[in-house]
Amino acid sequence: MGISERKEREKEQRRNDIIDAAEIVFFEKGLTNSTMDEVAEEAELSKGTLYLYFKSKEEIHFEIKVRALNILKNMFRKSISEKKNGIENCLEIGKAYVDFVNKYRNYHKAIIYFESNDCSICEFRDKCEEFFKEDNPLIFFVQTINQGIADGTIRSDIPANALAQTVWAQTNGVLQFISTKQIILELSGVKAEDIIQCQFEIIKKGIESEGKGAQTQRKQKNK
Amino acid sequence: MGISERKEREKEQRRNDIIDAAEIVFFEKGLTNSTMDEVAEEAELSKGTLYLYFKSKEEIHFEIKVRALNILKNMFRKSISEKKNGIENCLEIGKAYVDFVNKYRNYHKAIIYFESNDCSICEFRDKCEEFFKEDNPLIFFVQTINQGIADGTIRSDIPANALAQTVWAQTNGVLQFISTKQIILELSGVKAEDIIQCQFEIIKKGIESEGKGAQTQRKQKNK
DNA sequence: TTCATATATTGACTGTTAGTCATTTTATTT
DNA sequence: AAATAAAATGACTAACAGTCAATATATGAA
Repeated sequence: MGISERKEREKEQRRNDIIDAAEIVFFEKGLTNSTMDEVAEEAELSKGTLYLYFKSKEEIHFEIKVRALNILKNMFRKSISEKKNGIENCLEIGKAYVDFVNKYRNYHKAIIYFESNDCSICEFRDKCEEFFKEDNPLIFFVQTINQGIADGTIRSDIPANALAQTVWAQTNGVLQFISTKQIILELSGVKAEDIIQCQFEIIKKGIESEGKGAQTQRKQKNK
Repeated sequence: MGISERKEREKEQRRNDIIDAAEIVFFEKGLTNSTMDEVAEEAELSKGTLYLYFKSKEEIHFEIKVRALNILKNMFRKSISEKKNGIENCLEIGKAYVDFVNKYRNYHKAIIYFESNDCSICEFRDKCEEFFKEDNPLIFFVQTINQGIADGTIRSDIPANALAQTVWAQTNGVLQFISTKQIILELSGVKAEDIIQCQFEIIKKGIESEGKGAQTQRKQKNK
């Protein structure tokens, strides 16, 4: 009884082929300027067939966003080291995000799109919810921040979840800014690297435990 | 020769009336689900007339985004006090942004849209550039951070422009997150206020001058 | 192999909507 | 009152997302 399984595989394959084709088209011309006919042609299928695998243009684009988030997630996973402490690992994730943006400009754009869309009212609310429940890039911030709270390198007065979400949101904001507001950088003569450097400085100072650097002094003061 | 001036005023008025109408329609149904016919009807004009005042649907939406940014800018201006020092004023701006989000949900959505769009390749690149040159919300971060660097409350090792842009971008990211990712907050049991609180904590620690709090101790250590 | 059934694919067609432009209406000037 | 200029109209077009009856291909039974 291998036939139905083979068919299942083939269907999955076709789905991926369509997403591949859509990536080529969307990344080339942008979502709005791309037509389903173009995607169909790139996929060497008829338009009707696309709609057997996806219920809308938006759904195809959604799947591209999922791909992007998964790639980012895997880069986060790889950037964490057993040998490093919590805050170091947390900052490594940040660096991994920067690498991601440099390596996958188009996927980053997809993530920007995703992050600026309201999941509560989006067409794929359920898929979003599932994604947030099982695994998404955020969990690595939670994980490393928990590590840092445990090993004393990250402040313990803020719950890990809140801290992780804030850092994640800030990082998204900064990378979105660099990516979409180059004009401001040019006009003010600021380099993208300066912003990234500054971002790390702020996060580091912002999340490190009080002990770090001024620990002994602080203890004396608090007496 | 008051006629041509009056006509000019009337034209400007009409333009604003159209934006007013578009706000009602777009805020009600969202940009994509709104049609120009609906905007025309709300404005009590024909569709053709809309195109005498705006060259596209996107241009009308762009003007709504400009309105949103101007409102935010004015709230920033009002939130700054002569009596406060640099870092206090900078944090006040942050609070003003939170107030803005609570007061003008729809305008905030417009800003999210604006911030996630690449200005370099957008239809209104020139208008964007002009806006960034003359006045936009960012300048108040620059201003208060400069104040803070001067009065010693904000770290001086990072240029004001870079610091301002980073803080602005982070703040955008956090407020965007709260607005579009309520699902994550719900799933993790984190309150929006917690994130905002956390954001302020991080920024404060991240931008305050070394001297703050641990000044005397630091001096001893550095010997 | 041959026919029947199920599954997958097609592309012409439809409905919607952004944007246009020849025509009409309104305001201004002579 | 006529001539001219400016503003507004709405029927029209082109583009495109999404549909569905017709067609093609694959599977299973006899």
